[in-house]
Amino acid sequence: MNYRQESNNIVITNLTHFDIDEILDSGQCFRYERIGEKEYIIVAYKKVLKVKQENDTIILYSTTLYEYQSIWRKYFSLDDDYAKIKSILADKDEVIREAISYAAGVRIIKQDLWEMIITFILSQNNNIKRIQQGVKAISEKYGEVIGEDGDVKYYSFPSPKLLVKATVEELRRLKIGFRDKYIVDACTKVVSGQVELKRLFDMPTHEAKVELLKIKGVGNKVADCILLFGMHRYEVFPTDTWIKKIMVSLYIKKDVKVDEISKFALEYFGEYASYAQQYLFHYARKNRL
DNA sequence: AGCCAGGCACCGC
DNA sequence: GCGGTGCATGGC
Repeated sequence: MNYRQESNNIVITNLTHFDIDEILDSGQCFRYERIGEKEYIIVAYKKVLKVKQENDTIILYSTTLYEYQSIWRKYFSLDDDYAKIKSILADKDEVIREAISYAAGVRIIKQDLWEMIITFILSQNNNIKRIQQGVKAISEKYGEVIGEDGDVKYYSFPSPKLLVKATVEELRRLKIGFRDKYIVDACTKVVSGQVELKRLFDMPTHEAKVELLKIKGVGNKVADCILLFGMHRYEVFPTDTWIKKIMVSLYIKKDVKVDEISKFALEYFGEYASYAQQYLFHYARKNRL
């Protein structure tokens, strides 16, 4: 992998194990819009990024080296050794080999912790389309304008300070359903300091999880997603309905509880469990297992 | 049309 | 500690 600046753009070349379609459509990112062939607008970290992939070249438009280094490099997990990760996982068995080859360009991207907390609260008992709509509605009502393109405005995801102004009644009008009260609880606990986001990064994963579980609407699975997508704690294995289906049918071969599935997967896949989870999730969802 | 969605809190035992 | 249930809303 190499990168260089070309006028206002950053051009990344020789990037392997990267497919922008698969990355964005893998159920971890909800703020993007397809504008062309392998071409997207992504909103993250108060930035609006146009990105385009041409084979093993990625172009990040209208950005700077500083932004690349401070945001996008981490966001797209460009320092992770996917060749190594895949090779270790592929040695395990035929199932995971199949899942990896099915979506070889999937990556676990690094997004904003606070945004992941709210996003994955929204995700419970919901579908991906409606999660996207919910995040968009919240951003447009409580976020700030961070870019304009003609008459289209782009909004940042609201900080805790901005979102804490929301009431249950207001949120209910955004059609996010029963999750409205959980969002209010998350805002209250974060703004009051009952849950200190900055401290989470210094904590061991299990301690950070205990903190996250203080928030109503954050259970075992949502906490795992937050730890993974917002903090890159790879030693988790979020077990949702899709993962449960694929693990029960292809690995465990009997109906067991989700806790047991996570435990099995963490032992079996070891330190790369979460990467395995991401490949398996994508595979299960696309094949409607 | 009706089942279900990247689950969770809350309730009885 | 466990298992059962209701939940807002709309995608499919």
